[in-house]
Amino acid sequence: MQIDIDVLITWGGITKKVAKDTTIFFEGEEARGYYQIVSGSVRLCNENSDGKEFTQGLFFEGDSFGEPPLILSELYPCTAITMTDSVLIKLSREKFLLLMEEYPSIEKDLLKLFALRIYNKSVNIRSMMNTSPESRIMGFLSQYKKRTKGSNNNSPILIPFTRQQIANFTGLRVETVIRTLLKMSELNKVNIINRKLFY
Amino acid sequence: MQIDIDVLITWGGITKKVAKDTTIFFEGEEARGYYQIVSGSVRLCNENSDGKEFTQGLFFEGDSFGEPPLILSELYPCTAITMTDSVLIKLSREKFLLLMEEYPSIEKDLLKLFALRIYNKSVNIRSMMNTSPESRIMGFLSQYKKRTKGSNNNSPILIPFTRQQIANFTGLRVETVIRTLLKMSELNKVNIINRKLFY
DNA sequence: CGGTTCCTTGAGGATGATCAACGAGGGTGG
DNA sequence: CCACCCTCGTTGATCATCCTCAAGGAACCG
Repeated sequence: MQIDIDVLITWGGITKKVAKDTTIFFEGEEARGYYQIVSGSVRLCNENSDGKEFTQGLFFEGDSFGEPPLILSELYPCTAITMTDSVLIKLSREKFLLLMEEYPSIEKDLLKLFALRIYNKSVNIRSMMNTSPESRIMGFLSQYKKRTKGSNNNSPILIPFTRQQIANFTGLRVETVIRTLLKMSELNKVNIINRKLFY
Repeated sequence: MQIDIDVLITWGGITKKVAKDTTIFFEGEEARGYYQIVSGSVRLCNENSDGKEFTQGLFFEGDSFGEPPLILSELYPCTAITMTDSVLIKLSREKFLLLMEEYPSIEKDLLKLFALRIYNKSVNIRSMMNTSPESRIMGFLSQYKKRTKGSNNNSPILIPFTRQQIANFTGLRVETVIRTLLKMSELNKVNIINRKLFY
């Protein structure tokens, strides 16, 4: 989404600097407010029983996150953690609901945003479920590139994630990610220069 | 969701009887209209390159489906197929958008529906990604039961799906589903009576 | 009955996970 | 400037598990 920051502040939104790897909310907590990223990045994730982490979604500058439980008055199904030093703006649940009443266009935007999330999830779940490690990774890479560069830019971009982060997102193990990326670079599907990954 | 059927008809919705296993729309087609199930059931699915099917979602009486691409003016990411003889009601894109303008409450409902879909997807993706066959199947069963019976009913219900359908939904193979269900029934996590599955 | 669909079982193979090291690079403090 | 540490990347060997392939059995329906 992206509500204008001035509007958020006018309505009582509070900005906050947050260090890397800070937890914003925990899985199982009640949804307390609307969060939007002024700068930085956030991941939503679950911790598996065996301590392995699975990343459900990535969010960057301008993105909001954690709205569905807020609207449903549900508990958060994920934990939110900053991936870099970030500045977030938070608006309390009550104020957010008032704001939506006041500006129906926000509701419309949110509807489109949700539609897009469902749509993207559907596209991605396809590459993630039960298919080869390669197509899982490709799904992740193309999704990231699409979001970053817009739809059709063919020049490779640097993928700013560690192998471990890619593993967490694809549900694979680090070693598998490494070996698969190696194969993919041999086939020129990705480039690896100095251990940096380009796609 | 669930828009009142009389309202849909008043606005130009057309009901249609459809036999089992009929394709309502194909993956890659433009979204042409709003669909709601009067009776029967529908699945959204993808066909893998190797001919294997993956089921993305199940929809039953009263449910609408395929709205996100409609709102985004996108192509359908899935194919929709009836799972039983069904009666569907369809409203053209233009009329649906007009209807939404006229009744803001529909927009609100849709927003909540989308929020719920995202929320449920998030809960489920957790049990589906990279975990054991058992937890995948459990995820499927509990989701189905929750939708059918409401939240907390402990009495087992008949699961009206074939092993193959469960396999398509969980991304497993039929044989794995069968063997896993057998193990689960030995542990009393499910009941199998006369090849019928209860949970 | 005969056909169709679904369920079941067994054997074998492929592949990703696991475990255990080690290497490379970047930052920090002495 | 060097030694150390810490994170991240990499490699190899072994293992567990799910998929694959093949065959047959049970239930249902005309």
